Amino acid sequence: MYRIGELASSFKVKNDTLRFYEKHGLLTPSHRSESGYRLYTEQDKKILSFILRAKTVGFSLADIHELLSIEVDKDNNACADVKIVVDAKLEEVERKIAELSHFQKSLKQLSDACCGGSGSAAQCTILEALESDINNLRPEHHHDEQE
Amino acid sequence: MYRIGELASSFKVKNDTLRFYEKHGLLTPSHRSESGYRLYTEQDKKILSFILRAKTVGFSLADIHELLSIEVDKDNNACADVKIVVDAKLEEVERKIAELSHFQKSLKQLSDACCGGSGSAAQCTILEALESDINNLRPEHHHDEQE
DNA sequence: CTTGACCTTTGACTAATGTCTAAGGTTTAT
DNA sequence: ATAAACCTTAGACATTAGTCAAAGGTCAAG
Repeated sequence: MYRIGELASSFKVKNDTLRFYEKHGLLTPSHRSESGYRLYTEQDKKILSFILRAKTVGFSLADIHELLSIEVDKDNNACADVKIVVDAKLEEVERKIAELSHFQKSLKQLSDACCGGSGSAAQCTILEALESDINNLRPEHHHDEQE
Repeated sequence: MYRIGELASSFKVKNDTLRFYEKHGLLTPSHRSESGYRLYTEQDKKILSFILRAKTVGFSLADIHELLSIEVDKDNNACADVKIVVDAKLEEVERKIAELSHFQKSLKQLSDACCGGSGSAAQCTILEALESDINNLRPEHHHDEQE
């Protein structure tokens, strides 16, 4: 079991952040010592890891709470509701992946054009790099026009 | 050219948000009318699109500002600095993609286990699904039971 | 020319996500 | 058995990213 300071420092967050997550129902330590100290288990540690990882890819604490609340139970009649939530999150994740793949491509182009790279540096900003494959990747966008 | 309200409503953001981005150096309209109205070009529209997309994948406005400031110029002696920034962002993007791919796999498992899927629902929460990935990297069972 | 929908600015307000302070109790090492 | 380093709570403060309100200017339609 970990005390708050141990868990916090091992993830480079503040003790206060863990108390904050607890207050908001995201991570409640599984135990308390006799004197009231929070005691976190390995499972609690995994939950914290999940929270922090989900945050880095743009999920809010509310989103994360929802993700953590998912419990699949095939015999439960709320199952269809769960599937709706799961599938919605799955779609969101897939949209994010597509977005990031696009950024990745553009950043690679820029990186390759840097410092005497063979690239023409015709795309010298991320916007131009993004645009250079916008027509392949994002058919939703159409032509430029001026008013 | 678009006035603020046109651009804002076409991206479902508030006029105030555009003024906020301007104040923070993210998106300055290319023109002003004689009477002082902001006038946005197609290029400005692309910048806004970029800002909003980058936000959904977890970049802060400060990150986005940095991304927008990247300008590759092979003849410029600041080029190495640019490459450092670009490569750092590229790594960040790749970490995010890896994170999301992991989530995606887990959510798929949960979705498949839902509502009479053949899956054992042994992984009934996202945490368990995430963990099962660590041991068992084979996400292949198809569902065929009655619904 | 007036009306209403738009725009301007400045500055105050809000929500989400922490972070810090104060006043005190606990644990561990010397 | 006392200091150092932990922990507790409640509540104030900070930062990020907007959002709203007030007081007024602009523009197209009737």
